[in-house]
Amino acid sequence: MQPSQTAYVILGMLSIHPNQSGYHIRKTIECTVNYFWSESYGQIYPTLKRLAAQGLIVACPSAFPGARQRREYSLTAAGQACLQEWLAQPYRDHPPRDEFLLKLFFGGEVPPSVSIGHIRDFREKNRRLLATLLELETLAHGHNSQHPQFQFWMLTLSFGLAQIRSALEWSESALAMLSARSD
Amino acid sequence: MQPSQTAYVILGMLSIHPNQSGYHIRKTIECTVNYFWSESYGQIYPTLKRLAAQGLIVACPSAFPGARQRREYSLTAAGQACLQEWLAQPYRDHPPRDEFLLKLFFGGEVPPSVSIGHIRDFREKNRRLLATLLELETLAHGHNSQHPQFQFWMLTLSFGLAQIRSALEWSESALAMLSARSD
DNA sequence: TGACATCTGTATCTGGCAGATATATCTTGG
DNA sequence: CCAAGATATATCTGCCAGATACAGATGTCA
Repeated sequence: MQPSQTAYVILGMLSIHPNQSGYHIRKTIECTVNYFWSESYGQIYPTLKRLAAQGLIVACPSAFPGARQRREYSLTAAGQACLQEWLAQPYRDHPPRDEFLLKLFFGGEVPPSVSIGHIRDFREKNRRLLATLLELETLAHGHNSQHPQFQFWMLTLSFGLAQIRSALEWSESALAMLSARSD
Repeated sequence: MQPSQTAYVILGMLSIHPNQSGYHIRKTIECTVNYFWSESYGQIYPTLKRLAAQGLIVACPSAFPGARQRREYSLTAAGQACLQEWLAQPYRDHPPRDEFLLKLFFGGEVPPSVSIGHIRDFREKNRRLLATLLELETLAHGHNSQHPQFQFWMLTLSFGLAQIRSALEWSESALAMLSARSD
């Protein structure tokens, strides 16, 4: 039985920061790759147990004896090898399900104002996401620019920024088109 | 129990083309919204039964008596109302899981050539997708430009095209950056 | 005519996964 | 000193993709 996608994110995150608990791993995911990846506790905890059973990670007892119950995990050599093997394999992409585009596609079934509302909503969400990513960019430059993975983080970030800016431009033209039609 | 996302795509597709079988619905999805939505038979067939049981669609006996076993479905008034109600509600977006970006994010764990390979692969896939969408655009203009939903199909298509072009531009700059580093 | 492939069509099963929920402890601020 | 929020682990439900199975229809090449 080979690891799930969740397993590889966990291995990857532990390769960057060792000694993370399940809770901590999720937080790390949230504030780094959240714009293209997310994980739920319902996936993380069972996967941590399985990875530990397979010897790809080890649970270290908490460094602070008085601290609350917590299991901190780190990569083993086997875990790192497993991660690297996965990284070298071609990625699989399946088209994401985009509910926004789907509702827009069926826009002829409802008054134009409905679709206009969705696009405004979309534009607003993208503006907020743009602000978040720009903030993330600033933070990353300040804290992590020495980290060996830094250039790769910047690559994914610049991809996100490009997609968002393209989405924002499209929003404007789409709104212009629908507004002209509904006059 | 409220309908799943699959249910709404089915309702929407039946609102465009009535009298479709489960097989036909999937084909329609494949050659129209495939770049942002997909469905599997494992979802479609059970959902069709449930929608029929709820009275949102009806199974018509096949128009051709001698034809092979097939159930063709059409929207009921309740089904159309259900679709319209869903369309009017705000869309929910959850960030897609993008395995390509994830592998790129962890690129520091493997030689640069691995990431360069992934980006070339990504560029190639986007080029092919661009060609497919341009072809779709031509076909749509020829066949369906009179259809009332046409402008909405063009909106989703132009969004896809914008995203792909932005992705292709990013690919070039990313390859340039990584190549410069690995020299 | 016969063999083989491909398309049409319906159906089920497994396991990945999100989101909700439950529970308990620690920390911080009012 | 108490309430709210953060930390931390765990489980359950139901959606969903992908694989697999089965079978009738159609086409095609020899």
